[in-house]
Amino acid sequence: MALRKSSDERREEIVQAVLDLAAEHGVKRVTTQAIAERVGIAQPTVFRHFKTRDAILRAALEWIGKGLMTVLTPVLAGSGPADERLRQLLTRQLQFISHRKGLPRLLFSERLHLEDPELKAVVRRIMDAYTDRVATLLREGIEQGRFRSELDPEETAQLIVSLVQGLVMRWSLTDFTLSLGEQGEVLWRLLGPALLSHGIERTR
Amino acid sequence: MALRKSSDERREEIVQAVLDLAAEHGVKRVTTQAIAERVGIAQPTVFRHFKTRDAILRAALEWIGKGLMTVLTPVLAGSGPADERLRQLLTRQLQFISHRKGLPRLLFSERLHLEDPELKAVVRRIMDAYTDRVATLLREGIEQGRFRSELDPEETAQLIVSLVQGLVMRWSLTDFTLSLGEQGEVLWRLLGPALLSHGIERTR
DNA sequence: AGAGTAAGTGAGTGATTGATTGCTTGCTTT
DNA sequence: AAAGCAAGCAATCAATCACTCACTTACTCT
Repeated sequence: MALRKSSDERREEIVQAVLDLAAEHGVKRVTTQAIAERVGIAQPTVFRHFKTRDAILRAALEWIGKGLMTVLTPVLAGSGPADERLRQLLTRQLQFISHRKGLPRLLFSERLHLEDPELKAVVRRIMDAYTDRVATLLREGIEQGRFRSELDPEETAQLIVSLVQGLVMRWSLTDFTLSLGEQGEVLWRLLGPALLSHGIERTR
Repeated sequence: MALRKSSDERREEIVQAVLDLAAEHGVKRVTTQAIAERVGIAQPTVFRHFKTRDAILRAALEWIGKGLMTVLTPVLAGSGPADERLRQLLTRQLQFISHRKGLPRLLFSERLHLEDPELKAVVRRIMDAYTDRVATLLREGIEQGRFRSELDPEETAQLIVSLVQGLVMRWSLTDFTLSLGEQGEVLWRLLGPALLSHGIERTR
């Protein structure tokens, strides 16, 4: 009666179930039972495909990290004005996150930061990689003369990432009623004047 | 043998224990058993002083919220240049948080956002109150001609709060190795140019 | 001193949940 | 078609935890 699927397929289904469930109810309620029900298998069967629950969460995070980088690489590979590209980077990032509500739930779950050090490492790796990309963009912009030369690229990149993080956090806290897509423009209205060298955005 | 203390005293002790434990191990491990051990009473006794565990967490959050506002009111009540006061506000806020590691753990715990709606309301109330104060400061600064007149006070205040939140989040994620105190200045190096009307910070 | 009140406790309960085990069943390969 | 393997399941375990209960003990007030 029960359909047989390959472990690869099941793993994919399980990861998707985790993201959906996390978005709906938070990581805490992503029990192996809930996962099994969503996928349509018995609870113990979940452990056929992943050794532990944490391994499942890790896989979900990595799945998202990969997707994020895929979205961002084209922007980073471009060669236009750095300010335009940074703006695009932030917009796309927010857009990407905006239809993956499971991400903030995973990112901000304490099970993630406090229980499994390996999970924490995964998070940090993703964040550091992202910060690096932003810093590079900032450096390019400074060389192009479009960003203020006094800017410290690393320091500023960290702040920008923190800002995005804070926004995502707020979005998650307000049950996703905030439109994350629009926040891209809002964000730029503050960041533009802070970064641009010639007050381009300051004309009235 | 066991010392008797008034319920008020015990409640205070319990709240402090919660903050300490949360700072050390995260909210998830703040079990009633752990609280009891830290305070030096039996586990059931905890329920003499609070009806439920969530009530304990709520009390801890409110304790912090009260403390935060106490720290900030003097700055808000002042009448100097708004930019100076905003700078001070942010510095003091970060300073205050920097020796209350339990706060981010509570704020970012999902038990808090997802389980108990009342707890969530407490968080949101604190955040909204804070955002309001910042917006007011921004409005004053715009009237004083020190902040750019194009600024939308509410929108900008939300971004600033998000930025602080992101920083605190990062600080918590990196196991508090980041010096939150120093981040005040770093923060201002980005915010100054973004807010100030006359490019005061832009001289080379 | 004696009664009333409130803090304190040991023992236990029920609910949840991650993980294990022993067995069955379906797919693939030769 | 038979063997081998991987996916699937029912039943169950072991651990964790918030919370309850019946009872004791200390302080306070008259």
